[in-house]
Amino acid sequence: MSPAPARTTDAAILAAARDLLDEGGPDAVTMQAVAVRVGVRAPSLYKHVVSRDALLRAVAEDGIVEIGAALAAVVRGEDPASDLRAMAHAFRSWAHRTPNRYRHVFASSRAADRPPTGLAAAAVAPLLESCAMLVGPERALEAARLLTAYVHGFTSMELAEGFGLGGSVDSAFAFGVDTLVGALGGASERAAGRVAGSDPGGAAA
Amino acid sequence: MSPAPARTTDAAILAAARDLLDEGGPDAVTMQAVAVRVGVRAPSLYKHVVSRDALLRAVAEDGIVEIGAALAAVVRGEDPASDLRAMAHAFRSWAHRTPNRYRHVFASSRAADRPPTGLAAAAVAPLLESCAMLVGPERALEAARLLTAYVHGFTSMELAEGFGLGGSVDSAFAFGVDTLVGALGGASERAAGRVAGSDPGGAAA
DNA sequence: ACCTGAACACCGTTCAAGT
DNA sequence: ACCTGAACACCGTTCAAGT
Repeated sequence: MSPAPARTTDAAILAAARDLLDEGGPDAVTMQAVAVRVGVRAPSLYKHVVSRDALLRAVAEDGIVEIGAALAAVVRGEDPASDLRAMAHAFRSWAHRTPNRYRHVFASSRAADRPPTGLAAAAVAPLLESCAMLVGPERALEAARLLTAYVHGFTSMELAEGFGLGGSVDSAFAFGVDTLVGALGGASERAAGRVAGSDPGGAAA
Repeated sequence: MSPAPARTTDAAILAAARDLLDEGGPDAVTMQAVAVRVGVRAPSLYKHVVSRDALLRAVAEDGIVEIGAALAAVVRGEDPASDLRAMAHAFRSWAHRTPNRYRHVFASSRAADRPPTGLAAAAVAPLLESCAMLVGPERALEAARLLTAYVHGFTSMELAEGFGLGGSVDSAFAFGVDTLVGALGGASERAAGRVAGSDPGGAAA
């Protein structure tokens, strides 16, 4: 009945590709290398994966989910401003832990069949929620976009050593996050007469 | 005396690689394709270029210089705030014109022998100058870093269709730029008691 | 001094054949 | 139903040989 039982798994193949990417960048994730890791010959992978590109796309989508989990893990739900700061630092910390995968996640999405944007939307859900609490639901989107653009841009240039300016990078990042979150909260309070946050407890780190 | 005159040029090879990258992305710039464009066989390229990686690196460095020129071209030197806004839009416009090269420029700089950071420093020189005029020389660096991070982050996510949120993208970008430039200028005036800009002429677009 | 054909190692992928 | 060896097309790169 089962002439040739499966000697590997879709999940094992995905994990092998993910690890190879983390360790050596995109060039290191060859079908041969993946096959060796899961204990199989390269052609057998095509029973589990349609192509190398599709495999790399799956790794990228998995990375998006991981980032979303990392963001959701640090929200405390007390003060939106401190939650936003925490998410910004969690995001950058994830990128520092797995720089190759971070680059890959944001470099993907070629023109050819786009990755489901639903995943990305789910990943930024906690961010949007905190932004809604800070600036109100009608301005949540632009606030999230401003913060995400800054955090990703800073991290991306940091990993690329781009525009290699001197100075302390950690404090520069924190300065930018504090400035943006403060500007968003302050502008919102001024514009809409709202007071951000309900619990005045000292959750601000 | 000249048994085999050069049938191509370093510059022609660089231009061919640049055009192929613009048209079809990194995968399209094969040594074979470059050779066809310059009218030569693939092995001959190695008399002009040490490797495909080196050629792609040269394309990236050339792109950095191009971006720097695009930034420098829009400064008018009257109002630093409006110059910064103009540079932000010029940067994004360059990315829209050549998205493949933009991605490549910011994706390069692998761990292996880094590109000369001097090029990047020269490219952002006009930005730093306007920032110095706006917030003072001692805060110019962090202001430039904040703006660059936002502009690059926004553009990068836009090209990747990352976190595909709805809404008008053009006005969202302009809103972010105006907010940041305004916050930097305002904060500077408040903190240091300075008045930004010397000519109050209406150069603000 | 540069160009060329032939060759090498490596890659992604296909496929008929095994079990 | 999955795995395998062999094969194909393609890639970057090397090199002896041409002129």
